[in-house]
Amino acid sequence: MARERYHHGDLRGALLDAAETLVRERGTDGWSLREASARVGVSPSAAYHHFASRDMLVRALSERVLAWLGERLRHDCEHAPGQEDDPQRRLIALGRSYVTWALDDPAVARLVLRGGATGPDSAITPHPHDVLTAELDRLTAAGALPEPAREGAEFVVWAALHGLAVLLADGLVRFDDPHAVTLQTERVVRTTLNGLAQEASHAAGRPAGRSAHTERLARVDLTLTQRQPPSMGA
Amino acid sequence: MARERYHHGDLRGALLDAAETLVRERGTDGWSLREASARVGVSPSAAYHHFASRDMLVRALSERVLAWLGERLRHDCEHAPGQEDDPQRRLIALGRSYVTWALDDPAVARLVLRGGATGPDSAITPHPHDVLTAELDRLTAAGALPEPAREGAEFVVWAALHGLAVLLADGLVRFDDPHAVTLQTERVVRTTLNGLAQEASHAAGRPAGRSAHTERLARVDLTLTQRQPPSMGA
DNA sequence: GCTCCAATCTGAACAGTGTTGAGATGTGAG
DNA sequence: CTCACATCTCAACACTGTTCAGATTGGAGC
Repeated sequence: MARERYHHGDLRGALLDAAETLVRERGTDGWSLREASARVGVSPSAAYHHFASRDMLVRALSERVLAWLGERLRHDCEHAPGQEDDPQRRLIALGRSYVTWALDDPAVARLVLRGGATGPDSAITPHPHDVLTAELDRLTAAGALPEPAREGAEFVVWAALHGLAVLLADGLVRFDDPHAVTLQTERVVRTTLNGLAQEASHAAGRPAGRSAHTERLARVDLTLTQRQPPSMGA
Repeated sequence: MARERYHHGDLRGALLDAAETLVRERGTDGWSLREASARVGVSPSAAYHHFASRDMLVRALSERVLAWLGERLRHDCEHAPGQEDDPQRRLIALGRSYVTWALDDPAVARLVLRGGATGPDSAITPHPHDVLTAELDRLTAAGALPEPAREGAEFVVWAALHGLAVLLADGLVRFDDPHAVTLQTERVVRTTLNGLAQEASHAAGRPAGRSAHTERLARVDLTLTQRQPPSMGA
Protein backbone atom coordinates (compact mmCIF):
# COMPACT_ATOMS: atom_id res chain seq x y z
CA MET A 1 0.00 0.00 0.00
CA ALA A 2 3.05 2.25 0.07
CA ARG A 3 2.86 4.81 -2.66
CA GLU A 4 5.74 5.30 -5.04
CA ARG A 5 5.68 9.05 -5.48
CA TYR A 6 6.78 11.33 -2.67
CA HIS A 7 3.83 13.61 -3.22
CA HIS A 8 0.55 11.87 -2.78
CA GLY A 9 -1.52 13.81 -5.25
CA ASP A 10 -4.74 14.04 -3.30
CA LEU A 11 -3.78 13.42 0.28
CA ARG A 12 -6.63 15.53 1.53
CA GLY A 13 -9.27 13.45 -0.17
CA ALA A 14 -7.51 10.23 0.72
CA LEU A 15 -7.45 11.18 4.38
CA LEU A 16 -11.13 11.99 4.29
CA ASP A 17 -11.81 8.62 2.69
CA ALA A 18 -9.73 6.80 5.26
CA ALA A 19 -11.43 8.68 8.07
CA GLU A 20 -14.83 7.80 6.67
CA THR A 21 -14.16 4.10 6.56
CA LEU A 22 -12.56 4.24 10.00
CA VAL A 23 -15.65 5.92 11.38
CA ARG A 24 -17.68 3.16 9.81
CA GLU A 25 -15.45 0.50 11.34
CA ARG A 26 -14.96 1.89 14.82
CA GLY A 27 -17.10 4.96 15.33
CA THR A 28 -16.21 8.61 15.62
CA ASP A 29 -13.52 8.24 18.26
CA GLY A 30 -12.34 4.69 17.85
CA TRP A 31 -9.41 5.59 15.64
CA SER A 32 -6.45 7.92 15.59
CA LEU A 33 -5.07 10.44 13.18
CA ARG A 34 -1.94 8.36 13.06
CA GLU A 35 -3.87 5.35 11.94
CA ALA A 36 -5.66 7.21 9.19
CA SER A 37 -2.30 8.54 8.00
CA ALA A 38 -0.79 5.08 8.09
CA ARG A 39 -3.62 3.69 5.98
CA VAL A 40 -2.98 6.29 3.36
CA GLY A 41 0.72 5.45 3.60
CA VAL A 42 1.85 8.78 4.90
CA SER A 43 3.51 10.07 8.06
CA PRO A 44 1.23 11.41 10.80
CA SER A 45 2.48 14.94 10.47
CA ALA A 46 1.64 15.05 6.79
CA ALA A 47 -2.00 15.34 7.72
CA TYR A 48 -1.33 18.65 9.39
CA HIS A 49 -0.64 20.27 6.05
CA HIS A 50 -4.28 19.66 5.15
CA PHE A 51 -6.13 19.81 8.45
CA ALA A 52 -5.33 21.98 11.43
CA SER A 53 -6.14 19.17 13.83
CA ARG A 54 -7.86 15.85 14.10
CA ASP A 55 -11.04 17.67 14.97
CA MET A 56 -10.85 19.60 11.74
CA LEU A 57 -10.48 16.39 9.79
CA VAL A 58 -13.63 15.07 11.39
CA ARG A 59 -15.45 18.32 10.77
CA ALA A 60 -14.43 18.40 7.14
CA LEU A 61 -15.62 14.83 6.77
CA SER A 62 -18.87 15.76 8.43
CA GLU A 63 -19.42 18.57 5.97
CA ARG A 64 -18.59 16.40 3.03
CA VAL A 65 -21.11 13.79 4.09
CA LEU A 66 -23.69 16.45 4.89
CA ALA A 67 -23.45 17.90 1.42
CA TRP A 68 -23.78 14.42 -0.02
CA LEU A 69 -26.83 13.86 2.13
CA GLY A 70 -28.36 17.07 0.84
CA GLU A 71 -27.94 15.80 -2.71
CA ARG A 72 -29.44 12.48 -1.78
CA LEU A 73 -32.49 14.02 -0.15
CA ARG A 74 -33.09 16.32 -3.09
CA HIS A 75 -32.70 13.46 -5.51
CA ASP A 76 -35.07 11.22 -3.59
CA CYS A 77 -37.63 14.01 -3.53
CA GLU A 78 -37.47 14.46 -7.27
CA HIS A 79 -37.74 10.75 -7.87
CA ALA A 80 -40.39 10.01 -5.27
CA PRO A 81 -42.04 6.70 -6.07
CA GLY A 82 -45.48 7.09 -7.61
CA GLN A 83 -46.49 10.64 -8.32
CA GLU A 84 -43.63 13.00 -7.70
CA ASP A 85 -46.06 15.88 -8.19
CA ASP A 86 -47.80 15.14 -4.94
CA PRO A 87 -45.89 17.33 -2.48
CA GLN A 88 -46.87 15.17 0.45
CA ARG A 89 -45.47 12.11 -1.28
CA ARG A 90 -42.30 14.04 -1.91
CA LEU A 91 -41.95 14.94 1.73
CA ILE A 92 -42.52 11.37 2.75
CA ALA A 93 -39.83 10.34 0.31
CA LEU A 94 -37.52 12.87 1.89
CA GLY A 95 -38.20 11.55 5.35
CA ARG A 96 -37.71 8.01 4.20
CA SER A 97 -34.41 8.89 2.60
CA TYR A 98 -33.21 10.68 5.71
CA VAL A 99 -34.16 7.96 8.14
CA THR A 100 -33.05 5.10 5.95
CA TRP A 101 -29.65 6.67 5.59
CA ALA A 102 -29.29 7.07 9.34
CA LEU A 103 -30.16 3.45 9.81
CA ASP A 104 -27.98 2.08 7.02
CA ASP A 105 -24.89 4.07 7.89
CA PRO A 106 -25.33 4.67 11.60
CA ALA A 107 -21.73 5.39 12.54
CA VAL A 108 -21.32 8.09 9.94
CA ALA A 109 -24.81 9.36 10.69
CA ARG A 110 -23.96 9.68 14.37
CA LEU A 111 -20.95 11.71 13.41
CA VAL A 112 -22.82 14.00 11.07
CA LEU A 113 -26.14 14.40 12.82
CA ARG A 114 -24.77 15.74 16.03
CA GLY A 115 -23.45 18.50 14.13
CA GLY A 116 -20.06 19.41 15.52
CA ALA A 117 -19.99 21.64 12.48
CA THR A 118 -23.18 20.86 10.65
CA GLY A 119 -24.99 24.09 11.34
CA PRO A 120 -26.99 25.14 8.32
CA ASP A 121 -24.88 27.80 6.71
CA SER A 122 -21.30 26.95 5.74
CA ALA A 123 -20.69 26.34 2.09
CA ILE A 124 -22.71 23.16 2.25
CA THR A 125 -24.93 22.86 -0.80
CA PRO A 126 -27.54 21.78 -0.77
CA HIS A 127 -27.92 21.74 2.98
CA PRO A 128 -30.46 19.10 4.06
CA HIS A 129 -32.32 21.71 6.01
CA ASP A 130 -32.77 23.83 2.90
CA VAL A 131 -34.15 20.85 1.03
CA LEU A 132 -36.70 20.37 3.78
CA THR A 133 -37.85 23.98 3.84
CA ALA A 134 -38.14 23.97 0.07
CA GLU A 135 -40.42 20.96 0.24
CA LEU A 136 -42.57 22.60 2.89
CA ASP A 137 -42.89 25.66 0.68
CA ARG A 138 -44.00 23.45 -2.15
CA LEU A 139 -46.49 21.84 0.18
CA THR A 140 -47.89 25.22 1.14
CA ALA A 141 -48.05 26.36 -2.46
CA ALA A 142 -50.05 23.27 -3.31
CA GLY A 143 -52.49 24.04 -0.53
CA ALA A 144 -51.62 20.89 1.38
CA LEU A 145 -50.19 22.88 4.26
CA PRO A 146 -52.29 25.91 5.28
CA GLU A 147 -50.55 29.25 5.20
CA PRO A 148 -51.00 30.07 8.90
CA ALA A 149 -49.26 26.85 9.88
CA ARG A 150 -46.35 27.31 7.56
CA GLU A 151 -44.27 29.55 9.77
CA GLY A 152 -41.93 27.51 11.87
CA ALA A 153 -43.39 24.31 10.49
CA GLU A 154 -40.01 23.20 9.19
CA PHE A 155 -38.92 23.14 12.76
CA VAL A 156 -41.66 20.75 13.83
CA VAL A 157 -41.10 18.42 10.92
CA TRP A 158 -37.36 18.60 11.28
CA ALA A 159 -37.53 17.77 14.98
CA ALA A 160 -39.68 14.72 14.32
CA LEU A 161 -37.58 13.39 11.48
CA HIS A 162 -34.32 14.20 13.16
CA GLY A 163 -35.48 12.57 16.35
CA LEU A 164 -36.42 9.44 14.48
CA ALA A 165 -33.12 9.34 12.64
CA VAL A 166 -31.07 9.92 15.76
CA LEU A 167 -32.93 7.36 17.80
CA LEU A 168 -32.26 4.77 15.13
CA ALA A 169 -28.64 5.75 14.52
CA ASP A 170 -27.94 5.66 18.24
CA GLY A 171 -29.59 2.30 18.52
CA LEU A 172 -32.02 3.54 21.12
CA VAL A 173 -34.85 1.91 19.25
CA ARG A 174 -34.73 -0.96 16.86
CA PHE A 175 -37.20 -2.56 14.53
CA ASP A 176 -37.25 -6.25 13.91
CA ASP A 177 -38.72 -5.85 10.46
CA PRO A 178 -36.69 -3.51 8.27
CA HIS A 179 -39.87 -2.57 6.46
CA ALA A 180 -41.25 -1.27 9.72
CA VAL A 181 -38.83 1.64 9.55
CA THR A 182 -40.42 2.82 6.35
CA LEU A 183 -43.87 2.55 7.83
CA GLN A 184 -42.98 4.38 11.01
CA THR A 185 -41.24 7.12 9.08
CA GLU A 186 -44.28 7.57 6.92
CA ARG A 187 -46.45 7.66 9.98
CA VAL A 188 -44.30 10.31 11.63
CA VAL A 189 -44.42 12.55 8.56
CA ARG A 190 -48.15 12.08 8.06
CA THR A 191 -48.93 12.62 11.72
CA THR A 192 -46.89 15.77 11.85
CA LEU A 193 -48.40 17.24 8.71
CA ASN A 194 -51.91 16.35 9.80
CA GLY A 195 -51.26 17.93 13.14
CA LEU A 196 -49.97 21.10 11.54
CA ALA A 197 -52.95 21.33 9.24
CA GLN A 198 -55.40 20.82 12.08
CA GLU A 199 -53.69 23.38 14.23
CA ALA A 200 -54.25 25.92 11.48
CA SER A 201 -57.88 25.00 10.96
CA HIS A 202 -58.51 25.36 14.68
CA ALA A 203 -56.99 28.78 14.54
CA ALA A 204 -59.10 29.70 11.55
CA GLY A 205 -62.22 28.97 13.57
CA ARG A 206 -61.35 31.71 16.02
CA PRO A 207 -62.70 35.27 15.71
CA ALA A 208 -59.47 36.92 14.61
CA GLY A 209 -58.70 34.15 12.18
CA ARG A 210 -55.61 33.24 14.18
CA SER A 211 -55.58 32.36 17.82
CA ALA A 212 -53.44 34.23 20.29
CA HIS A 213 -51.42 31.10 20.63
CA THR A 214 -50.69 30.79 16.96
CA GLU A 215 -50.01 34.48 16.85
CA ARG A 216 -47.30 34.22 19.43
CA LEU A 217 -45.80 31.25 17.71
CA ALA A 218 -45.60 33.21 14.51
CA ARG A 219 -43.38 35.70 16.25
CA VAL A 220 -40.93 33.07 17.33
CA ASP A 221 -37.65 33.98 15.81
CA LEU A 222 -36.03 30.74 14.82
CA THR A 223 -32.37 31.37 14.45
CA LEU A 224 -30.27 28.68 12.90
CA THR A 225 -26.90 28.34 14.43
CA GLN A 226 -24.04 30.14 12.83
CA ARG A 227 -20.80 28.25 12.91
CA GLN A 228 -17.41 28.92 11.51
CA PRO A 229 -16.48 26.67 8.66
CA PRO A 230 -13.27 24.83 9.45
CA SER A 231 -10.48 27.13 8.42
CA MET A 232 -8.41 24.57 6.59
CA GLY A 233 -11.15 22.09 5.86
CA ALA A 234 -14.23 21.69 3.67
CA MET B 1 -8.14 19.95 48.35
CA ALA B 2 -5.95 17.04 49.38
CA ARG B 3 -7.82 14.74 51.64
CA GLU B 4 -6.32 13.66 54.92
CA ARG B 5 -7.52 10.09 55.10
CA TYR B 6 -5.98 7.42 52.90
CA HIS B 7 -9.38 5.99 52.08
CA HIS B 8 -11.63 8.46 50.40
CA GLY B 9 -14.92 7.18 51.71
CA ASP B 10 -17.00 7.66 48.59
CA LEU B 11 -14.54 7.80 45.75
CA ARG B 12 -17.04 6.39 43.35
CA GLY B 13 -19.53 9.14 43.89
CA ALA B 14 -16.83 11.77 43.99
CA LEU B 15 -15.49 10.63 40.63
CA LEU B 16 -18.95 10.75 39.15
CA ASP B 17 -19.38 14.27 40.48
CA ALA B 18 -16.05 15.38 39.10
CA ALA B 19 -16.85 13.81 35.75
CA GLU B 20 -20.18 15.57 35.67
CA THR B 21 -18.74 19.00 36.23
CA LEU B 22 -15.95 18.26 33.77
CA VAL B 23 -18.51 17.32 31.15
CA ARG B 24 -20.26 20.58 31.86
CA GLU B 25 -17.03 22.53 31.51
CA ARG B 26 -15.50 20.85 28.49
CA GLY B 27 -17.92 18.37 26.99
CA THR B 28 -17.91 14.60 26.93
CA ASP B 29 -14.38 14.15 25.65
CA GLY B 30 -12.63 17.33 26.70
CA TRP B 31 -11.19 15.85 29.86
CA SER B 32 -9.20 12.88 31.02
CA LEU B 33 -9.61 10.25 33.65
CA ARG B 34 -6.40 11.51 35.16
CA GLU B 35 -7.81 14.98 35.54
CA ALA B 36 -10.98 13.74 37.19
CA SER B 37 -8.85 11.71 39.60
CA ALA B 38 -6.63 14.68 40.32
CA ARG B 39 -9.64 16.85 41.13
CA VAL B 40 -10.79 14.34 43.66
CA GLY B 41 -7.26 14.23 45.02
CA VAL B 42 -6.53 10.67 44.14
CA SER B 43 -4.09 8.82 41.90
CA PRO B 44 -5.28 7.91 38.40
CA SER B 45 -5.18 4.22 39.05
CA ALA B 46 -7.51 4.55 42.03
CA ALA B 47 -10.38 5.09 39.65
CA TYR B 48 -9.91 1.60 38.25
CA HIS B 49 -11.09 0.10 41.50
CA HIS B 50 -14.50 1.61 40.83
CA PHE B 51 -14.78 1.71 37.06
CA ALA B 52 -13.37 -0.75 34.58
CA SER B 53 -12.41 2.03 32.19
CA ARG B 54 -12.98 5.64 31.39
CA ASP B 55 -15.87 4.61 29.20
CA MET B 56 -17.50 2.89 32.12
CA LEU B 57 -17.19 6.02 34.22
CA VAL B 58 -18.98 7.97 31.52
CA ARG B 59 -21.64 5.30 31.17
CA ALA B 60 -22.25 5.19 34.88
CA LEU B 61 -22.57 8.96 34.91
CA SER B 62 -24.97 8.76 31.99
CA GLU B 63 -27.15 6.32 33.86
CA ARG B 64 -27.11 8.37 37.01
CA VAL B 65 -28.25 11.45 35.12
CA LEU B 66 -30.83 9.46 33.19
CA ALA B 67 -32.41 8.20 36.37
CA TRP B 68 -32.43 11.72 37.72
CA LEU B 69 -34.09 12.90 34.53
CA GLY B 70 -36.75 10.24 34.91
CA GLU B 71 -37.54 11.55 38.38
CA ARG B 72 -37.64 15.08 37.08
CA LEU B 73 -40.03 14.25 34.27
CA ARG B 74 -42.35 12.34 36.55
CA HIS B 75 -42.30 15.15 39.08
CA ASP B 76 -43.01 17.80 36.46
CA CYS B 77 -45.93 15.72 35.20
CA GLU B 78 -47.45 15.47 38.64
CA HIS B 79 -47.02 19.16 39.27
CA ALA B 80 -48.09 20.38 35.86
CA PRO B 81 -49.05 24.04 36.05
CA GLY B 82 -52.80 24.59 36.03
CA GLN B 83 -54.86 21.41 36.05
CA GLU B 84 -52.66 18.40 36.56
CA ASP B 85 -55.71 16.25 35.85
CA ASP B 86 -55.73 17.23 32.21
CA PRO B 87 -53.55 14.50 30.65
CA GLN B 88 -52.68 16.68 27.69
CA ARG B 89 -51.41 19.40 30.01
CA ARG B 90 -49.37 16.76 31.79
CA LEU B 91 -47.77 15.60 28.58
CA ILE B 92 -46.96 19.15 27.61
CA ALA B 93 -45.36 19.62 31.00
CA LEU B 94 -43.32 16.49 30.39
CA GLY B 95 -42.15 17.75 27.03
CA ARG B 96 -41.33 21.11 28.48
CA SER B 97 -39.31 19.53 31.23
CA TYR B 98 -37.42 17.33 28.81
CA VAL B 99 -36.58 20.06 26.35
CA THR B 100 -35.80 22.68 28.95
CA TRP B 101 -33.37 20.35 30.60
CA ALA B 102 -31.60 19.65 27.33
CA LEU B 103 -31.26 23.36 26.72
CA ASP B 104 -30.18 24.30 30.22
CA ASP B 105 -27.60 21.57 30.61
CA PRO B 106 -26.59 20.88 27.01
CA ALA B 107 -23.24 19.25 27.62
CA VAL B 108 -24.62 16.68 30.01
CA ALA B 109 -27.68 16.26 27.82
CA ARG B 110 -25.50 15.53 24.82
CA LEU B 111 -23.75 12.89 26.83
CA VAL B 112 -26.92 11.26 28.06
CA LEU B 113 -29.22 11.58 25.08
CA ARG B 114 -27.02 9.77 22.65
CA GLY B 115 -27.32 6.89 24.77
CA GLY B 116 -24.01 5.08 24.90
CA ALA B 117 -25.76 3.11 27.58
CA THR B 118 -29.11 4.76 27.95
CA GLY B 119 -31.19 2.05 26.37
CA PRO B 120 -34.46 1.68 28.23
CA ASP B 121 -33.91 -1.32 30.43
CA SER B 122 -30.97 -1.36 32.86
CA ALA B 123 -31.82 -0.70 36.46
CA ILE B 124 -32.75 2.87 35.66
CA THR B 125 -35.88 3.88 37.50
CA PRO B 126 -37.90 5.55 36.47
CA HIS B 127 -36.66 5.48 32.89
CA PRO B 128 -37.78 8.61 30.99
CA HIS B 129 -39.24 6.42 28.31
CA ASP B 130 -41.45 4.67 30.83
CA VAL B 131 -42.69 7.99 32.14
CA LEU B 132 -43.67 8.94 28.60
CA THR B 133 -45.55 5.73 27.87
CA ALA B 134 -47.37 6.01 31.19
CA GLU B 135 -48.56 9.48 30.24
CA LEU B 136 -49.74 8.28 26.85
CA ASP B 137 -51.70 5.53 28.57
CA ARG B 138 -53.29 8.10 30.80
CA LEU B 139 -54.12 10.15 27.73
CA THR B 140 -55.78 7.18 26.11
CA ALA B 141 -57.69 6.31 29.25
CA ALA B 142 -59.04 9.86 29.37
CA GLY B 143 -60.19 9.56 25.78
CA ALA B 144 -57.88 12.28 24.57
CA LEU B 145 -55.94 9.83 22.45
CA PRO B 146 -58.09 7.37 20.48
CA GLU B 147 -57.43 3.72 21.09
CA PRO B 148 -56.51 2.85 17.50
CA ALA B 149 -53.78 5.47 17.50
CA ARG B 150 -52.30 4.41 20.79
CA GLU B 151 -50.13 1.60 19.52
CA GLY B 152 -46.69 2.88 18.69
CA ALA B 153 -47.74 6.41 19.52
CA GLU B 154 -45.05 6.72 22.14
CA PHE B 155 -42.58 6.31 19.36
CA VAL B 156 -43.95 9.22 17.39
CA VAL B 157 -44.10 11.50 20.39
CA TRP B 158 -40.71 10.38 21.60
CA ALA B 159 -39.12 11.02 18.23
CA ALA B 160 -40.54 14.54 18.07
CA LEU B 161 -39.53 15.47 21.60
CA HIS B 162 -36.19 13.78 21.39
CA GLY B 163 -35.48 15.48 18.10
CA LEU B 164 -36.30 18.84 19.57
CA ALA B 165 -34.15 18.23 22.62
CA VAL B 166 -31.20 16.97 20.60
CA LEU B 167 -31.35 19.81 18.12
CA LEU B 168 -31.24 22.28 20.96
CA ALA B 169 -28.56 20.49 22.95
CA ASP B 170 -26.39 20.20 19.87
CA GLY B 171 -26.88 23.84 19.12
CA LEU B 172 -28.25 23.10 15.67
CA VAL B 173 -31.08 25.50 16.31
CA ARG B 174 -31.25 28.36 18.69
CA PHE B 175 -33.99 30.66 19.88
CA ASP B 176 -33.37 34.28 20.63
CA ASP B 177 -36.17 34.44 23.15
CA PRO B 178 -35.88 31.77 25.83
CA HIS B 179 -39.66 31.76 26.11
CA ALA B 180 -39.85 30.67 22.50
CA VAL B 181 -38.52 27.27 23.49
CA THR B 182 -41.53 26.70 25.68
CA LEU B 183 -43.87 27.74 22.91
CA GLN B 184 -42.23 25.57 20.30
CA THR B 185 -42.19 22.59 22.62
CA GLU B 186 -45.86 23.03 23.30
CA ARG B 187 -46.50 23.30 19.60
CA VAL B 188 -44.60 20.12 18.87
CA VAL B 189 -46.52 18.15 21.47
CA ARG B 190 -49.89 19.55 20.41
CA THR B 191 -49.19 19.03 16.74
CA THR B 192 -48.13 15.46 17.30
CA LEU B 193 -51.13 14.60 19.46
CA ASN B 194 -53.52 16.26 17.06
CA GLY B 195 -51.97 14.39 14.21
CA LEU B 196 -52.28 11.10 16.01
CA ALA B 197 -55.91 11.74 16.87
CA GLN B 198 -56.76 12.71 13.31
CA GLU B 199 -55.00 9.69 11.91
CA ALA B 200 -57.27 7.53 14.04
CA SER B 201 -60.43 9.36 13.06
CA HIS B 202 -59.54 8.99 9.41
CA ALA B 203 -59.11 5.31 9.99
CA ALA B 204 -62.45 5.14 11.75
CA GLY B 205 -64.14 6.50 8.66
CA ARG B 206 -63.05 3.51 6.62
CA PRO B 207 -65.21 0.41 6.15
CA ALA B 208 -63.28 -1.93 8.38
CA GLY B 209 -62.87 0.67 11.09
CA ARG B 210 -59.12 0.67 10.62
CA SER B 211 -57.36 1.33 7.37
CA ALA B 212 -54.96 -1.17 5.93
CA HIS B 213 -52.25 1.32 6.63
CA THR B 214 -53.06 1.63 10.30
CA GLU B 215 -53.48 -2.10 10.44
CA ARG B 216 -49.96 -2.65 9.25
CA LEU B 217 -48.62 -0.06 11.60
CA ALA B 218 -50.23 -1.84 14.48
CA ARG B 219 -48.19 -4.87 13.68
CA VAL B 220 -44.93 -3.01 13.85
CA ASP B 221 -42.88 -4.65 16.52
CA LEU B 222 -41.09 -1.87 18.26
CA THR B 223 -38.17 -3.34 20.09
CA LEU B 224 -36.34 -1.19 22.53
CA THR B 225 -32.65 -1.78 22.58
CA GLN B 226 -31.25 -4.16 25.11
CA ARG B 227 -27.92 -3.15 26.49
CA GLN B 228 -25.70 -4.60 29.15
CA PRO B 229 -25.50 -2.48 32.25
CA PRO B 230 -21.89 -1.54 32.96
CA SER B 231 -20.43 -4.37 34.98
CA MET B 232 -18.75 -2.26 37.60
CA GLY B 233 -20.93 0.79 37.32
CA ALA B 234 -24.48 1.59 38.13
C1' DG C 1 -7.37 -5.25 72.91
C1' DC C 2 -5.02 -7.58 68.83
C1' DT C 3 -4.63 -10.08 64.18
C1' DC C 4 -5.20 -10.50 59.74
C1' DC C 5 -7.90 -10.23 55.45
C1' DA C 6 -9.82 -7.78 51.85
C1' DA C 7 -10.72 -3.41 50.11
C1' DT C 8 -8.59 0.61 48.81
C1' DC C 9 -5.15 3.49 47.13
C1' DT C 10 -0.09 4.70 45.33
C1' DG C 11 3.97 4.73 42.11
C1' DA C 12 6.15 3.54 38.31
C1' DA C 13 5.82 1.87 33.96
C1' DC C 14 3.85 0.72 29.11
C1' DA C 15 2.27 1.65 24.53
C1' DG C 16 -0.07 4.88 22.04
C1' DT C 17 -2.03 9.65 21.28
C1' DG C 18 -2.25 14.68 19.16
C1' DT C 19 0.79 18.08 17.90
C1' DT C 20 5.07 20.70 16.72
C1' DG C 21 9.33 22.21 14.40
C1' DA C 22 13.39 21.61 11.75
C1' DG C 23 14.76 19.71 7.73
C1' DA C 24 14.38 16.61 3.44
C1' DT C 25 12.05 16.02 -1.10
C1' DG C 26 9.79 16.93 -5.03
C1' DT C 27 6.99 20.36 -8.54
C1' DG C 28 5.96 23.87 -11.47
C1' DA C 29 6.65 28.77 -12.77
C1' DG C 30 9.98 31.81 -14.54
C1' DC D 1 17.83 25.19 -15.44
C1' DT D 2 16.77 27.41 -11.23
C1' DC D 3 14.65 28.28 -7.25
C1' DA D 4 10.68 29.29 -4.35
C1' DC D 5 7.09 26.87 -2.49
C1' DA D 6 4.08 23.16 -1.29
C1' DT D 7 4.46 18.77 0.44
C1' DC D 8 6.09 15.28 3.20
C1' DT D 9 9.46 12.91 6.87
C1' DC D 10 11.75 12.38 11.33
C1' DA D 11 12.33 13.03 15.99
C1' DA D 12 10.60 14.81 19.90
C1' DC D 13 7.13 16.79 23.33
C1' DA D 14 3.61 16.35 26.85
C1' DC D 15 -0.18 13.72 27.73
C1' DT D 16 -3.42 9.85 27.57
C1' DG D 17 -5.69 5.15 29.22
C1' DT D 18 -4.34 1.18 31.46
C1' DT D 19 -1.72 -2.33 34.24
C1' DC D 20 0.47 -4.28 38.22
C1' DA D 21 3.33 -4.93 42.23
C1' DG D 22 3.29 -3.13 46.58
C1' DA D 23 1.88 0.27 50.44
C1' DT D 24 -1.99 1.64 53.49
C1' DT D 25 -6.03 1.15 55.79
C1' DG D 26 -10.90 -0.23 58.05
C1' DG D 27 -13.23 -3.71 60.09
C1' DA D 28 -14.48 -8.62 61.30
C1' DG D 29 -13.35 -12.29 64.31
C1' DC D 30 -10.99 -13.69 68.19
